[in-house]
Amino acid sequence: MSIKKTILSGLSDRQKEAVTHTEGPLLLIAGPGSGKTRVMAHRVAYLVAVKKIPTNNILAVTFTNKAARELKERCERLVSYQKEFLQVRTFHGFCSRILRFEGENIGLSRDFSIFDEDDQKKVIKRSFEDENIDIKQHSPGKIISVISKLKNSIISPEKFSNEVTNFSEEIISRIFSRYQDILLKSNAVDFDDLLLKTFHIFDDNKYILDKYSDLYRYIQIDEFQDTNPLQFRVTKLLSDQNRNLCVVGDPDQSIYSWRYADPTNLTEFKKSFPESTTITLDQSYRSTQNILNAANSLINNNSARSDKNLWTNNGSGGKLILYETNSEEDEARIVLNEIKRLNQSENIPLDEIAIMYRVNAQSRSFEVICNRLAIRYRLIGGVKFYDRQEVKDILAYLRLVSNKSDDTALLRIINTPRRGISDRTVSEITRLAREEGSTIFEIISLIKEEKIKTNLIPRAIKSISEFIELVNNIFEVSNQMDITDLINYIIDKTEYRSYLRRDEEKSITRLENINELIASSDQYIGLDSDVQLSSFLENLALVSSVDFLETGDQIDSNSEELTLITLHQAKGLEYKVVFLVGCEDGLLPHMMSIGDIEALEEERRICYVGITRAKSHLYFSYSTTRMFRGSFGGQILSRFITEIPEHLIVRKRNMGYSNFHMPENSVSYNKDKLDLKTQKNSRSEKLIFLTGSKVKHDIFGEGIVMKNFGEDGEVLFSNFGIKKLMWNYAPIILLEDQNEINFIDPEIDSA
DNA sequence: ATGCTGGTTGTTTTT
DNA sequence: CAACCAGCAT
Repeated sequence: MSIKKTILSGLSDRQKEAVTHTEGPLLLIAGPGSGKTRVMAHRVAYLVAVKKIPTNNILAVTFTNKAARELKERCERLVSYQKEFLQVRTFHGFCSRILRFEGENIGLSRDFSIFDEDDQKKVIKRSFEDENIDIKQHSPGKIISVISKLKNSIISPEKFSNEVTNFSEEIISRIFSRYQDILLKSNAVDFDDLLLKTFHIFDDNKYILDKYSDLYRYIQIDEFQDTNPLQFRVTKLLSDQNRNLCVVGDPDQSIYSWRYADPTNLTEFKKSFPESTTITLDQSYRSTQNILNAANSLINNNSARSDKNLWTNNGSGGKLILYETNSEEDEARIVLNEIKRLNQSENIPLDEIAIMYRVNAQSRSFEVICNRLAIRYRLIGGVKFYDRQEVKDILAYLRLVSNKSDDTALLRIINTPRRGISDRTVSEITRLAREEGSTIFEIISLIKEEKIKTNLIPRAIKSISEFIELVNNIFEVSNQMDITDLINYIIDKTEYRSYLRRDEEKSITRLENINELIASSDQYIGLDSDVQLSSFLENLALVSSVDFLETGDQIDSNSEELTLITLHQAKGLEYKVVFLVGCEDGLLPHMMSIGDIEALEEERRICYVGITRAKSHLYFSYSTTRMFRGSFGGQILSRFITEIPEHLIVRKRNMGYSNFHMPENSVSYNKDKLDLKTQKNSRSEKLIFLTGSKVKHDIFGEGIVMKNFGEDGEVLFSNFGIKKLMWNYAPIILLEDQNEINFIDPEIDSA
């Protein structure tokens, strides 16, 4: 009895109801900040401690790895025994596991590779070559998207080829078949296959389905509004017997329709489980009432919503602030100056502040100004860690060692680092593999042993033979080494580091990335040696950029940092202060969706997600001009902001840093813009300091920039007088941009 | 075999 | 404006 009390203490009546409803299907509609994760964790604890359900009979599925980790941690805090058997996984992670165990039923061996989008594109390109179709007419990305849609609708290549109605579909059909053939030969799956093949295994093998539905007697699915039809069908199969399925979601936060997520799954759920109970959580424990009012009135513009109005006991809070600026850089300056103020004057730690935007490309201007103002930040997403060349190269070696059929991995590294294997040689080998219907690895082995006739020159044969010996050698030692040693071994054997050093500019970052990869493999050393490699690879394939950055942070620092993040990735997170930037028609809502009512409503939900991330301070900003496809365009305030009641927002208009200073300071202004361009490529930041800026010199201390000649200039220091400094070489940082922003209060402006 | 250059291309969100 | 690629020069 006391255990029960402990688990239920501190929960609202509604929350208690959700936690204790364990038998039979439950639909939990949970608004932002309504304590959803808490309820889910307590529900699991309730199942274990009160209902005495063994932990291994419980399966909790989330959308992201981060959510999975969070939920698992919270459950583990509440559950006292056998917590290691709790299954908390992402959909993809769960399916991958099923396939490792049961994949042999469908011709998939345990060591299958998981292909990411990059790999997929290469396979698509190869498919076009195999089919002798000119790829120039088609974009691989589009084809992948179509194939993905087909897979999510459970349409096989064979079925699709029978339904073809026009020439373009005919081509897609042929490519689809080839693509799937190559994957099968490579003993590989793509992300959709993880779900699709799991579905087929359950659907076709009653005894396997029985085994797992008997095991997972209690199933809990998070972010249900983001599941696609395929995921729902897997879920239905698994819980059809026991019907102890709890799905948690919020239709207003459905933002993944482009990945074929289907929010009508929520209503489908009611149809499939007519005996289900629905509980709605709409009390927010996160945001102020002003923020919730803004969110409510925005989302009310969407059609066909069930009425759900967020409310809170947190009090109304301050008003929301809208910054109107004249350029992208001004926007970044103003936002970051305010962040600096919040941090220094109001003592708000940087890690409680986030800048959120619609598209990744928007992060650039903020990064540049962050560097200039010496604000530490972490960029979530963007160029993903595991997407970097050097990381992918090393992973390709590991993949090939783990799965010799992985042609895509092989082709990536056959001549990386350079070992004298030409493109011509590679295409000859690929051609042979296609003709013989075997893998490239097999073909090269045959060539080496002179068991197959080729028109390759002896030198080429020698090169590829050495390559095969290298791979075989790595393979042999792989069983006797920890994963970390194995990676080091590969790097040594291939002389990968000296290969990187040839590009002086980029080598430092790249070597760092390699070291980080090695460091990240460390946590697998405890595992059995035969699963170290495969679980390392699997986790890397299924882990998102968000997750990776997090683990990376734990290793190297605990210093606080500002977060830069897309609105999509921000779902599920919360910050004390949120800056929703780029609130412009064409950006939010995105151009692609204007004119399409359904797409527009999804954009509105994206905006809604952003707003509801904020606990106490919410800022919007937009710029009246923005660089787009190489030319400047005029922008207008996002229609979504005008849907928020005016009395909730304080507008602050910036008179324009750029316009003010261009005439008297045009040199530095232009230099400044140049800076913005070069920033991205080189790690060494070129600093140009504008006159009037406050700077800090390692030796001379604080000073004010008096003159700026571009490359160099003069700075006045209180104790050392005027000094001439080269901006690129002097040990200085910018304390305060000279741009002391000129705001005009709306009242004064109109007066 | 490798590296450079100039022309062409596409542009949202990601497990 | 970028990233990418094909074709050319080394």
